Amino acid sequence: MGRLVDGDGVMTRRATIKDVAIAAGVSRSTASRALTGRGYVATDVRERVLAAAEDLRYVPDATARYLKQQVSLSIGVLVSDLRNSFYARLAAGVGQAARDHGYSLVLAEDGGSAQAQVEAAETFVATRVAGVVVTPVSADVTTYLSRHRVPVVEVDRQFAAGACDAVVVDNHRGSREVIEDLIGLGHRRIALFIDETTWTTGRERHAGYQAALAAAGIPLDPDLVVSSGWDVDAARSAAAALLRPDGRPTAVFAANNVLAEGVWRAANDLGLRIPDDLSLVSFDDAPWMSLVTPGLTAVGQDEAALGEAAVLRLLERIAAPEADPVTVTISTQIVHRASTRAI
Amino acid sequence: MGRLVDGDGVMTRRATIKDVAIAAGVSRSTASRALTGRGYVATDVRERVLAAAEDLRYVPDATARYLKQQVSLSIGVLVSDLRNSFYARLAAGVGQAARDHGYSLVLAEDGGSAQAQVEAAETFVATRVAGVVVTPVSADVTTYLSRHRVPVVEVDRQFAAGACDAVVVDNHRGSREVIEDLIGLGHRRIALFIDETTWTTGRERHAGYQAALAAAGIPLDPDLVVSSGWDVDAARSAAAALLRPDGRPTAVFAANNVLAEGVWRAANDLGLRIPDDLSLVSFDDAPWMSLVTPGLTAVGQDEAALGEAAVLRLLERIAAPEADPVTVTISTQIVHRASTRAI
DNA sequence: GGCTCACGTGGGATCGATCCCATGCGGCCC
DNA sequence: GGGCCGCATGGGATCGATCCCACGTGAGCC
Repeated sequence: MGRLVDGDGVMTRRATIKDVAIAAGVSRSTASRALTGRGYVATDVRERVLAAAEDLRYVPDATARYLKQQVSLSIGVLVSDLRNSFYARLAAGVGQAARDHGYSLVLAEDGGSAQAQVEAAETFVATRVAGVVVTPVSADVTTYLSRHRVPVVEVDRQFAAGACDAVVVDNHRGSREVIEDLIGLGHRRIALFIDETTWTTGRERHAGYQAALAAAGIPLDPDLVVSSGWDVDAARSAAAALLRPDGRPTAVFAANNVLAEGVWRAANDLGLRIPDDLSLVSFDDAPWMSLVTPGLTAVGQDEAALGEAAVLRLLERIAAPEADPVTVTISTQIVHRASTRAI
Repeated sequence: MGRLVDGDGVMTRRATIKDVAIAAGVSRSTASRALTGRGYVATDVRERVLAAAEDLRYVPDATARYLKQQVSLSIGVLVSDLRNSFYARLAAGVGQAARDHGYSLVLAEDGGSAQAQVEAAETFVATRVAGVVVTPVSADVTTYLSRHRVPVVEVDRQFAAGACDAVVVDNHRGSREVIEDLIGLGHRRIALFIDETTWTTGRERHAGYQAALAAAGIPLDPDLVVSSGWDVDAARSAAAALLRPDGRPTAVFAANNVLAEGVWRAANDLGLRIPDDLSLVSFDDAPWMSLVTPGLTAVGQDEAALGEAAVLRLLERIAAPEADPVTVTISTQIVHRASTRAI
């Protein structure tokens, strides 16, 4: 038990609860009760302990507490790529809600790899996070975490529907509505530009697109459903092919912000004017869409609300581990700008 | 010691190293040596232990390890706002480098508040992070963390220059060069739009601006240095005032991406054409700047490189706690687009 | 007076992994 | 043959906070 602070105010050793107890002239148990507020402590003793803690700049060692309590006060967040504004804003939303409830954030990115997701999940298990919020890329993460009894909430898309809580948006409806708008403007040749249709997001956005066309009696043209890789460059070249003069659609619906960026760049590359030569709408309202001219009409998702709902769901799951899984649906909001025009 | 796994493969209790040791028929010490790779273990014994661990789905409890070792394998990251692409990309860069070195990320946002920074720092101390990467908003965080002997690296701006490691860009030079370009195009009335000049970033960008003008023999016009609040709306209205017809500058240099967005929106609001009516350049090349027409000329910062350098610096600091502080400077790259024009 | 009960405090076990130290064994060298 | 050293293993203390339990005191009640 040496000195705790050197001449410059730098601590040579961290104060432990034992130091606080000694300084306050009580036992460790009493100091613990005073600091945590659980159990009986006389008022004057509590104050003496708190003063001693303050004085020694005592910061409780969370690792010791977590070890004893078998759970930490942090939430694991696993997203694909923080450079994508959707994930960044989602993470910000989760972080805000987590902080509001006294949790800190352990953040990991997977770059879209299922393998990386499981590795991140292993870290979560090891650090005993209280729960995990994940945008899954396969069922593996959820399976892994569930096996280890770690509460999970899937956000944005679902791979373990029915077996795991989830927070999603109404993809089908958002998609259908934005296509209905295009149809209302007289469009008949509407392309869907999409990266995959196996995840719930892609599948439902695809289905919403089909439903809108079907309801209007417009036959589906398979050539107008174009798939692309997941990054901007792939989207840009796939879009360039889609926009070649022969058989060009009059409108394009990009199923997410990355694809929209690809279409936008390809249209610029080809000298196509939006909306004069082409109407363009997007699922997911990225920040750039309100900065370009014309602004893009998009199906906006409230990422902060998604993140907050995910944390709330997680906390309820933690409180009631055996309750039935719940899927929360957040509504979308179509943001009308100037990238569409009547035909 | 009950069963570890129930009928569905869900673990009823987590396997501990003791379970692994018993399953492999060795002591906890030997199991620990086999699993960590530190100390002597016979080859066949090691394999038996690893097999047992695999079999029991053993995941070492990091909280126990951290408690014993008095330090965790995670790095704290503290930024202002993930919704700002600069911070998101910086965090992504830090995360990538951290992962590459076996560290996980504890992420916190402060919304620009010094108070929130200290609170986040307290969490970092409590969880015994190995070190912290921070974009400081005052000297408080660094002071607090240093007192508690937590290694810190300041990124983007410095508040504890000389007392703390830092990774920054050459703000003065980036700023000067982009202004020189404007001067080369014939501009004389160049406004600087800036939020603050007390942080190193603002101060140096301001100084670079002044240096370029001085070198060209252009007198400083204090009316052309306009300050604004830190959010887009504040920037937008301040920019609107700056761009009123009487005495309007021919070019504006926005000192960061948020300010650039404010100017961009204000120019649109006022019907000003860029670059015909106004040249605009920015410090910090945000993603939207390559999507708008005309594209914005900007001083680009490599956020991934900043993040990686910060992690490397942190790891060296951890390895040599008493070494002299080092400031690493990352170079900037002017990205020329079409938002400027000769006058 | 003896009983219960609320309040208040301290001792000691506990969480799970690490690591120091003691011990044992076999080979090798002088 | 004795001593030394490398290899290999296990026992037990340790990290810091929590929390169960035992114990003590004094008030209130029959």
